[in-house]
Amino acid sequence: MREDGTVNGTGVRERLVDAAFELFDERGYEQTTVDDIADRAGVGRTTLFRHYRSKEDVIFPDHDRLIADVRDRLATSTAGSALVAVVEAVRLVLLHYIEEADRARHRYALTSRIAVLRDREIASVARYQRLFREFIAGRMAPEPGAALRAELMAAAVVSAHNHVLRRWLRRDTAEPAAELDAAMAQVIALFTESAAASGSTVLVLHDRRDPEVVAATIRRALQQA
Amino acid sequence: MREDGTVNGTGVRERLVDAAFELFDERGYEQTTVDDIADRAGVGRTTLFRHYRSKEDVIFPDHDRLIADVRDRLATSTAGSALVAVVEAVRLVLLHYIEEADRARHRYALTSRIAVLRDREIASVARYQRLFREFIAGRMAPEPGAALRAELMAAAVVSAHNHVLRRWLRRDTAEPAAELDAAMAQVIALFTESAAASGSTVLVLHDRRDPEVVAATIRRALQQA
DNA sequence: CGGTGCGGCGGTACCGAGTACCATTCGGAC
DNA sequence: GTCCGAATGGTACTCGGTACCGCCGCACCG
Repeated sequence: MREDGTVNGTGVRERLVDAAFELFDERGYEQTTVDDIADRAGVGRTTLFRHYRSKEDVIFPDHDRLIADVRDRLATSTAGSALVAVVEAVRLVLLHYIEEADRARHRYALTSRIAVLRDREIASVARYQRLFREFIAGRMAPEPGAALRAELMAAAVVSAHNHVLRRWLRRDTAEPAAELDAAMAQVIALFTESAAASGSTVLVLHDRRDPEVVAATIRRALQQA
Repeated sequence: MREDGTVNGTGVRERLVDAAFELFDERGYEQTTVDDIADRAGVGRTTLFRHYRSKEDVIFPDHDRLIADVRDRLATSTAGSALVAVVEAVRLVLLHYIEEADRARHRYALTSRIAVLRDREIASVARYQRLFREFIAGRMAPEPGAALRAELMAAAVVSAHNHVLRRWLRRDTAEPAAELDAAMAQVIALFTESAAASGSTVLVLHDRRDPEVVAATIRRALQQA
């Protein structure tokens, strides 16, 4: 029917996302209406809102699924401490972004410019932080100060993750996974009593990577500490 | 002209805020339109948007001013370390909430229930965190890992503050200022090398309170650690 | 006293996001 | 062929937010 309509093999959701990114680049976010996006995708306005809850949602598709994945990972974690479990779980988030590198960078360019989108991103991050906080608090003895400690741990993990993620998005690093490990080692050291005393800490995450890579990671962590 | 119009001595802005809180309680946030608020305040719809940028803004009036105050405090800080300067500055935020206790608790009840308002609150918090992060990073030597360290410090200060603030809003504590000091001591200890080594840290903020109160605060901090 | 500029206000019209509802179409099951 | 259901499209509506215009009161000035 339409020149770029259902004849094209790509799915409706994909076409909508493509159209949105294109138009936001061409005219800017505010100047693009929902009808514009739907038109370029070759679908009706109603269909857009069936697939995405809002105009912003077209660019932030995966947060719900991702947060569910993270929650599952936490639920099935075998890590000894809650903090380590969270550290392992947050890896999923970074890896997810890396998988869709182009989209992620494209989105980052938009969230850097447009306040509404930045706020949206921040709200999503807060959901991870809340999930982590509750998980950690749930695994701690209910002594006074435990709640604060859980809160600090969750905030540290999320901040460190975002720090590495942004560095990778800005192409300040080519080895985001290794840097994440280094950052997380720093976070864990923060909350490990003996860390500062002995000067350094080595901890092994449950991971199936090449031992050489792990070793390099540890070396970097110690250098940065 | 109107029965509750300019005859009443209270200013337009105050009446709008009162009307908004009332209506949000009576009908809920979504069910209240800006016309409803303007009507109850006895002003036109246009006037509402002249005084507040949006419907949400009617309930979040002071963030711009507060963040400016915090920025000023940081700019004129004489604290030795950047972290301590931030710790002192964040005190302003807590004190501001305490000054408008009723409004703050009312707002907290709303932000707890309504997602849009919670997201708005979170976005505001992120602005403080960003301000702190940039301040700390700006005062640190540009060695590798410094940026991450600044990020972690800012996140810790903001999280600890929010933790105490929420406890006070929920009436879980009657001495929020003392608890803030305890929490901040814990934060500073986190980032102080010798802290974990010696087992505890004592640091004195520039403050003019009764030494007895300070001593009690320290005692609590050590018990919670 | 009258003119004049100005700031605060109200009203109207408009745009665009998001919702509700209904009609259509297409494809598969029987 | 027929029926059913899922996906789609269109229309109309609500509401937040913006732009614009006209009104009124008030101070200042001749």
